[in-house]
Amino acid sequence: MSLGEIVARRRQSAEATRAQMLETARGHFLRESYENVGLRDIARDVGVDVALVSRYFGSKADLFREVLHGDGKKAEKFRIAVSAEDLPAYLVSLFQETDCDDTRKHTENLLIVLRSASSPQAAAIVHDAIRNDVLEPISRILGGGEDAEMRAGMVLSILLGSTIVRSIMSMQPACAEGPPPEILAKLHALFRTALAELPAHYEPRGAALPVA
Amino acid sequence: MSLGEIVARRRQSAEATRAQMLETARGHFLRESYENVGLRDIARDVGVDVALVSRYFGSKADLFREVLHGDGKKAEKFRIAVSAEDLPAYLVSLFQETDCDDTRKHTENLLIVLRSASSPQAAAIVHDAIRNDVLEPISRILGGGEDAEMRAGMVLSILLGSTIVRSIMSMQPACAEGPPPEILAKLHALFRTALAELPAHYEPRGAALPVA
DNA sequence: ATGCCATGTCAACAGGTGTTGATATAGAAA
DNA sequence: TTTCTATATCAACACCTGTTGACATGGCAT
Repeated sequence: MSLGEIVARRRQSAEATRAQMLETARGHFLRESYENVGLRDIARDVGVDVALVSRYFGSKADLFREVLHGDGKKAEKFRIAVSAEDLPAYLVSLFQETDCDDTRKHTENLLIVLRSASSPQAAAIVHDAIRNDVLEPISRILGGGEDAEMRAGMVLSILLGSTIVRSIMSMQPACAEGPPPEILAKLHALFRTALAELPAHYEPRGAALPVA
Repeated sequence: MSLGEIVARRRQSAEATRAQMLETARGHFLRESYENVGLRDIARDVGVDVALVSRYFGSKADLFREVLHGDGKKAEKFRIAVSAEDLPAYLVSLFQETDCDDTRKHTENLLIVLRSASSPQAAAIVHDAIRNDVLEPISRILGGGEDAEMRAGMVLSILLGSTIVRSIMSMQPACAEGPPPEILAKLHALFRTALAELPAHYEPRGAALPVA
């Protein structure tokens, strides 16, 4: 179909092609890290010259930023609107297939951010996105404070880690339509643990044995 | 000191320079993803021409493989030698600064693998490394079986996620000498949850509210 | 039909990458 | 000292990247 679009490409509104580019770019950043997504790849998929991408978005970084944040006028702040009590269930729901566009987009953004987390060129953008869209909202739900920030960080860890293991390495077999219920249950338990109040003190039960 | 090495560079045994390159490369792959580490960067730090790196290691992929797996003759299999009961404590210990070279190397390998997890050129190598060095050992300790594999995957998720949040985004402030005890306690709890037997069934407590 | 402007193409740039073959040179062996 | 080999350098390769300015061209307004 993208091939069909290439062949059938005619003049159309600039806004339409721009939107097409944005969506295509989104798909690419979803699967490859920042530096591994080439403007030429995007252009080819849309059926357009490379130069047009640079022309419409200014720079690659700007394109990436717009993929994540939206245009700016839309101001897509993913405000999580759940109580602290419902938070674990909400977080688990991020892993389930959904027909809700907002939720899916939220999950996708997480994956995009993750994929480019160690890209020096995209580091600043990614850093901000995580802080604003994940860490702060969760921390606020938890009531703020240093402790809340730490627990939010733990949630983020599980979120990122699971997404890596699930998608970057495609290790859970046959989870085309979302993870099986055992995994969802595990995730729920993990989120509850991460969000729980701190235990008194850490005392390692067994001695930490070195590797052999 | 690396500058000093550059200036003072004299002829020395090939094995020594090779080892120096390997260590320098390790340091780079520890901080940047596969494609963002340039052979020229490594060569410059060692105080040597780029060509020598290619000459000694064959290709960049081979160099990366050797950084992870060792030479092959050394066969650095990180066999975890703890009981299932001590596993959480052991996993937590990976996050603490240690004087044990093996343990630290294990942690470093994890970070390296993580950094290049979404690099298409390194994907195969990374995939194998995780499977052999993390997933399989843990799964075996847990007694094997599909369930064990899933729980091992959860542990991996926490491991990767925490390492990301801790190091790629340097979000826990002032943790130069390992994370504070609260975080260690949290991690311990998380690992115990991840490793625990499955609960009966997943029933979300609260409805999964969409974002606003 | 005639301009004209939005839409898109083309060619080239400057900079970067890993890799290779020919070449230099230091230091040990003769 | 001369010879020779391990060690390292040099120059260049072919390829890829994002970005830019000049150019083409379809379609609408006049």
